[in-house]
Amino acid sequence: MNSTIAQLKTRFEQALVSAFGTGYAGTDPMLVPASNPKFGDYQSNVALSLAKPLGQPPRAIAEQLVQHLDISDFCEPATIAGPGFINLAWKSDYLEAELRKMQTDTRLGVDMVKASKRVIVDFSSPNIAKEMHVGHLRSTIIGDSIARILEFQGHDVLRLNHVGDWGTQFGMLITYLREVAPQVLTTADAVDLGDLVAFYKKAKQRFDEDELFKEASRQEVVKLQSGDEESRRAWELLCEQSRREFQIIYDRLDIHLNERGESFYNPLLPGVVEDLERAGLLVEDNGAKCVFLEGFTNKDGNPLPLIIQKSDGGYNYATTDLAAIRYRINQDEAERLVYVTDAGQANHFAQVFQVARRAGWLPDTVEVIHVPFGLVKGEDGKKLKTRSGETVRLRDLLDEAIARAHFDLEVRLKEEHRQETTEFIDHVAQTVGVGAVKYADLSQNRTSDYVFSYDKMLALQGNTAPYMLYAYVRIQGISRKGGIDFNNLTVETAPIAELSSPPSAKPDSSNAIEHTLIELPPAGTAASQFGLNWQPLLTTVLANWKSIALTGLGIYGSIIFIQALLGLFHGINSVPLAQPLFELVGIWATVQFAMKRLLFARDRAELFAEFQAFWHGTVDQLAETADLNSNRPVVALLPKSASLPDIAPLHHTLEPVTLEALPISLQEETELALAKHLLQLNHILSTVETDLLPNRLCQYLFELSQKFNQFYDRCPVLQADEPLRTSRLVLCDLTARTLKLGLSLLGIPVLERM
RNA sequence: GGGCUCUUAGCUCAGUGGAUAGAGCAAUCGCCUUCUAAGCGAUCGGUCACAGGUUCGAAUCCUGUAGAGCCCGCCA
Repeated sequence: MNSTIAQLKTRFEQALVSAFGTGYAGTDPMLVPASNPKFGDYQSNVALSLAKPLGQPPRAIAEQLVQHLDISDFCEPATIAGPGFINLAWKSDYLEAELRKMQTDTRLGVDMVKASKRVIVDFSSPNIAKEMHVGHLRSTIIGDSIARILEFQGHDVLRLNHVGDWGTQFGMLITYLREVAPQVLTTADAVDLGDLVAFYKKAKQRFDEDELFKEASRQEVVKLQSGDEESRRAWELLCEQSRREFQIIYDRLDIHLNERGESFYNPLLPGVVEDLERAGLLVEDNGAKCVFLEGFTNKDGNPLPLIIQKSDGGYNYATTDLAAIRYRINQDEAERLVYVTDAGQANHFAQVFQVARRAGWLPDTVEVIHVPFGLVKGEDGKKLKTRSGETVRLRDLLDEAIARAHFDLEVRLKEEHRQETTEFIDHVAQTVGVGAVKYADLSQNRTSDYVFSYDKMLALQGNTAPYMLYAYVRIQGISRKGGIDFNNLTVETAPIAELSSPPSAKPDSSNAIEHTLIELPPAGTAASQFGLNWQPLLTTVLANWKSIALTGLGIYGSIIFIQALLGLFHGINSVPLAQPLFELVGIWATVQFAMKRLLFARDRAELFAEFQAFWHGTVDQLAETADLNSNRPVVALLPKSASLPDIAPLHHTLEPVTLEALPISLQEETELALAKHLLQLNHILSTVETDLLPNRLCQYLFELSQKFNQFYDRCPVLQADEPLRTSRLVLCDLTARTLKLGLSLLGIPVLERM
C-alpha cells in the first residue's frame, strides 16, 4: 500500500501541474490519512495551502484539481468537503486485490528496505558489579524491539551490550574485596552475586566517605587499565560470574546480544587523547585533559569541559564512548549508531557527539542517535523501589509478573470449570507474565516516565499483552473448531455429513501442548446403548441438585401461577381457542426459564459436546446397523487436557484453488475496517524505523485486535456460507499472522490457547 | 545559575500544522442457546498548564511565565 500512496502522490502532482501550470510542479499534495473515518481513507490538504498563492478560494482550487485527477484504478471519485479538503476512499476491489497479495506474501506486504544499512543498536548495558535491576528493564526491552524491527526490515543489525566492566567502580570493588574477602579475587565463585552486590554497596559507601580509600580505588583503576596481572585476574573472575547471571535473565526474556563492554575499548583510549590533541581540541585544566564544549556552560557562564583524561591518568566513560564511536564507524563500518539509554544521559551523549563531530570523526553519511527513555516509577509516582526501599531486581520483577499471571489464570480456570495440565498453566503464565511486562513498557511513548503497575499490565482488557494474545487465541480457536489449515485454504463446496471420520487436528507448534489419543468405546457396547454415557450426566445432576430443584420449583410455581391467571380470566374461557393459547404461552415461557437455568448450571459447551457425543453414538450405531462401520472404534486426537471429546469437524469435498483466486469480499463494515487496518502494517513499520518509537507498533496491534474483535462479534466465520466463509477465514488468517509478526517484533511470543 | 524533557478527561496515556482533540481504565447501562464474554455496544467525562506570537488553519511551530522530573569537572 506504500507504493500506492506514492502513486497517488504522483497523480496529484500531475494534476497540480495540469490545473495550475508548471510553476506548481513538485508541490507537496499533503496527502495524509483521513482524520476521521467518515471522511474516507485518505485526504489531501493541498487546496487550503494554495489559497494564498493562487488567490482563489480553496474549494474552487480543490474542484479544479479533482477535475484533472485520475485515480479511478484504486479510489472512488474524490469528494470535496469542508473548507476545501479533498477526500479519498479506497475501492473495495482494490482492497480485495491488496489483501490477496498480502495473503500470498510471507512478509505480509512489508517491504524490505531498498538500501540496507549497517546499524548498531547499543542497549541493555548493565553494570558488571551489580545485578540486573529495574533500571535495565527499559533499555533491554526497547532496544531489543528496535533491533528486531530494523532486522526485519532488512538492515544489518549489530546488537551490542556495552556492559559496565571498567572504570572506578571496579577500582572500588577490587580495593574493598582485597581488604575484606581476598579469596573472591583469586577463586571462581567464592561468593554469590548477591554478596558481590552487597560488597559493592559497602565499597561505594567507603569511596564516598574515606579519602584514603578513594585514592586507593583510583590507583587500582589505573593498575587495571594499564594491564596489571593480578588486578586483571580478579577482574576476569568478577566479570565471568555476573555474565552468567545476566544470561539467565536474557534467556528468560529471549534476548540475544553481543557483549562488548567498556573494557574492549581500553587499548584505544590513548589514541583518542592523542588525536584530540592533534586536532587542537584538548586543553589541560587543573591537571585534567578536557575538551571545552560549545553551548554548555557552568554556573558562572563559562564553557563546560568534557574530561577526556583525569589528572590521575585514568579515563572516563566519555573517553570510552568516543573510542567506541570511532571503532563502530571505522572497524564495524556502521552507518547508524543507536544508543538506547535513559533520558538522564541526554547531556552526556550530546557532549560526546559534539566532540566527535568537531574532531571530524563523524562523517555526514553516519547518523548517531540517542534514543532516550524515561524513568520507571512506582504507583506512588516515585522511582520504583521495593517495600523496603531497595532497588527492584529484574528477576524478582519477572517472577512477580509470572506469579500474578499464574494466579489469575487459575482463578479463571476454576470459574470456567476447565482442567488444564501444569505444563499448560506454567507455559501460559510465563508467556503472559513476561509478555505483559514487555508490552506495558513498549506501549508507552518511551520519552516519558512510565508508571509500573502489575495490575494494569496484566489486565485482560485494554491496551495490554493479554488482550492481544486473546485476540490471537480466538483465531486459533476458529481454526481448531473448524479443522482449518490456514496454510492451505481452499474453497469448500457443500458439506457432506460424514460424522464418524477422524477429525484433523492442527499441530500446536508454538505451544507444544501435549496431544493424546483418546479411544472412545466402540459404538453399540453396553456402556453406550445409544452412544450416551450416563455417568457424567448423573454426576452433573448430583452436583447441581440445588439448581435442578430450584428449576423444578420454578416450573411448578409457574404452572400454579398460570392456572391462577386462567382462573382470574375465567371469562375469557368462553372465547374459542383462548385457553389453549394461554397454556402454550405459559409452557413456552416456562421452558425458556428452565433452559436458561439449566444452561447456567452446567457449562453450555460441555452440554453441547455431550449432545454431540450422543448424536455421534446414535449415528455410529445406525451406521453399524447398516454394516458400514462395523467394529471401527471412534478415535479422536485431542489435547490431553480436554475433558470431553471435541466435536468432529464436518468434512467437505475440497476443490483446490490458487491463492490468487481466493474469494475475498468485503461487505460488512467491520470486514472493511479490519481489511484497511491490516493493509497499514507496512506503513506503520516504516514510521517506527525512522522514529524508533515501538509504541506506534503497539498502538497499531491494539487497534487491530479491537477491529478483529468487532468483526468476530458481528461476522460468523465457520457458519457463514461459501464463498463468504473462505473470505472471512482469509481475514482471520491475515489478522493472526499480523498479530504474530507484530508481537514477535516486540519480542513477545503468541499462544495457541490460553 | 545553565541544559534537557515534560504539563492533554477522575486515573494511565495516544495524538504526524488540518475538519467536532482520541484510546484504555474507573463509573453507569445494555448484550451470552451462537467460532473462548479474557469479548462487543452505549452513556458520562476537555480552559490540550497559562499568556502572547507565526499561520488561511496551532494540542502540535516560536517566545515568555508557572509547575514537575532529570542532568551539570575528574562515577557510569
